[in-house]
Amino acid sequence: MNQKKVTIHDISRVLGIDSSTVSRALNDSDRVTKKTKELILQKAKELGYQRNILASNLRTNKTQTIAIVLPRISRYFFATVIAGVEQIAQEKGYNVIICQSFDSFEREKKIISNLISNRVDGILISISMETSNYDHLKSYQSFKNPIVFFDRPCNLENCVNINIDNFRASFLATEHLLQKGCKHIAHFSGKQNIELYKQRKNGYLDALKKHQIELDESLIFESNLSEEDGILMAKKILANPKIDGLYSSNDTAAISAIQYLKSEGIKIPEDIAVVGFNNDPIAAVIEPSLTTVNQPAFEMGKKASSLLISQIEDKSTVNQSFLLESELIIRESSNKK
Amino acid sequence: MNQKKVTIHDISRVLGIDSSTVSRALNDSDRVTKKTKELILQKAKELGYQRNILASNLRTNKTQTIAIVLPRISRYFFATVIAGVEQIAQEKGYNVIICQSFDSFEREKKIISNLISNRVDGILISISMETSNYDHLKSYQSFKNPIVFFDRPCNLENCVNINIDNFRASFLATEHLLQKGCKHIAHFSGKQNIELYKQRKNGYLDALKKHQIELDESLIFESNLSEEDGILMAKKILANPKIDGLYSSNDTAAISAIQYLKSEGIKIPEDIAVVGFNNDPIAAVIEPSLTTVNQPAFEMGKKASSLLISQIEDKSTVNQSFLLESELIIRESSNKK
DNA sequence: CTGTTAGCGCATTCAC
DNA sequence: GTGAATGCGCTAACAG
Repeated sequence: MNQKKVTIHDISRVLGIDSSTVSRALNDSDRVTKKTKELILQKAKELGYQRNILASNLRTNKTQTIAIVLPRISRYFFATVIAGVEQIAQEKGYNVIICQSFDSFEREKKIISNLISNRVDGILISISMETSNYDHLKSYQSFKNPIVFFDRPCNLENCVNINIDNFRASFLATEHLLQKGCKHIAHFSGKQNIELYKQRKNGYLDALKKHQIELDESLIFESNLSEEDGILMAKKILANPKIDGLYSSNDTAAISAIQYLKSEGIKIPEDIAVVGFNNDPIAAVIEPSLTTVNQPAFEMGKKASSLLISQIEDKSTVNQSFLLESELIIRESSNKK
Repeated sequence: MNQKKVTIHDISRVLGIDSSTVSRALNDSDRVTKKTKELILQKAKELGYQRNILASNLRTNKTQTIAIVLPRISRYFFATVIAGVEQIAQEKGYNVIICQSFDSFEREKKIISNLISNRVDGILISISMETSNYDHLKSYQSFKNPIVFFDRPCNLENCVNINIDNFRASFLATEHLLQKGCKHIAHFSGKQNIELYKQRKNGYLDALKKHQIELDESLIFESNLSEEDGILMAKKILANPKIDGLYSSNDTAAISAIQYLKSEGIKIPEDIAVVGFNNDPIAAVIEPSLTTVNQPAFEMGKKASSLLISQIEDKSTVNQSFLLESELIIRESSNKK
């Protein structure tokens, strides 16, 4: 096994053509004769030439790499976004670095600082729940590199935002429950300092208002929407027999709540109809009748990366926001027994 | 916001000290006086110097980066391994690149080729299900860079393997069911060309043999262990009323099978006791009584990366295998109603 | 269209 | 212990 290190100079020497021409040919420049280009490419292949990206990076001060920073990859939604990002990135010849903040501001700052050191050409980010100061992102921007926010909105200047229309999705989800005849719909809400959860709560409130249902504050439960929270909230639901519907702002809490309710003899959806924000296929396994708000995660990833890359390539930075529609998936109850 | 580009030469000029000394000081070389070192570090901080990693990489032909290649990050097991890898890597000053093969050999080959181009210093890999040819990995090895296999064994030369003791874990899992009184234990098995699934099946077989239970081939179901497979196999279990136990070689199939069985009125674990290979916390939510083989994913990630990094740093490549113990988690049934 | 020249920023010989 | 000199491999400006 030979430790290859064929350089453009090797090709240059063998062919008697200057290395700069070799470089141009290898970069498919149009300032090289088709003939010599073919000659060079042929010889390059023959010698097993592989471009030294490190040298190229240093020279151009670009890395052909973008980073995606998000809370955690184990969540199906984020994993799917990543798949979309990678597809576009690969098509356009970019590498993708995946970074997990675990919703910690400190980790997020370290990550950004590391991405600056490593000269990534652009960043896609879903900011951590703790993030309210954007100096680390501004310092990345000072290198004239673009940032695209996805999933979690952020109003930093000169950035693109890509989100789903949380308000509308929540409105339709709640309206669906109302149309099924629910009169007392509980809402699992996230912390209201997070813009996204605020939007979702607003959609819920607006649907009630439109259908002239009086708001009952005691039906709104605010938490971190963890599995434990789901069980705690399920107990509160059991304590209030009026409740006949549940709209959960996130699937994790909804799933564990459903499990708990079922173990207590509650029938889903007959006794309590549930709609949850969701992308994880596991939900359909747990409760086949569950109606879910399906977020276009893959599309979001594709959109986000293609916008980021086009910004990298024409250095245009503008404030722009995109709202993607989500889809309400209504499954027929399949527990026929 | 200033586009920083302070170099060692800037520091050199301001201080009247040669740039090579500055470089040495910045690398904490012991061939420079403590005094001048302090002076330089102080001035570096003052000027906001940040090492240009691109240049450093080119010069040293190292990147301080390792890659982890695995089928998919959305599986909880792999996500947890990654967390372990990242912890060690961060401690030792390495970056981690995460790559998903989606169990495709073609994608895996492209990934390795890309990692070669990007000069990563070492690779951690759980090979794709389709991989049976190792030329791509050999070509990575030809650059004298180490490879560590985790989770899925591979007998490539000069490599380290880190796996859990699948045979023993399966043996204990099956024995647990036997001790609970099961007489007819079904086994969800993976494809037998995968070493890992072979080992798990062997553990099942050996436990039966030890307890003098006659092997019934019709109780062994071989599949890809997907959700759909789980439901198909659950139907087969229903068709065979003798079955009173199930040992599943992987959690995905077990979870959907349990769901289906429960929807058909089967009680878990009273009618059929189940043990599944598992790390995903969702399983406990779905079936709180489920006994699971808990793989030490985080430990595996830490072990794998620390071995890889030590190989990178002392260039020692030896054949070594490590077996980690897994833990059988027996939960008391909590559906008391 | 091709060759000449000149670095990108750093780390590492070799002198002293 | 420090400075001077060199080049990692590639690309880009400038000629011609």
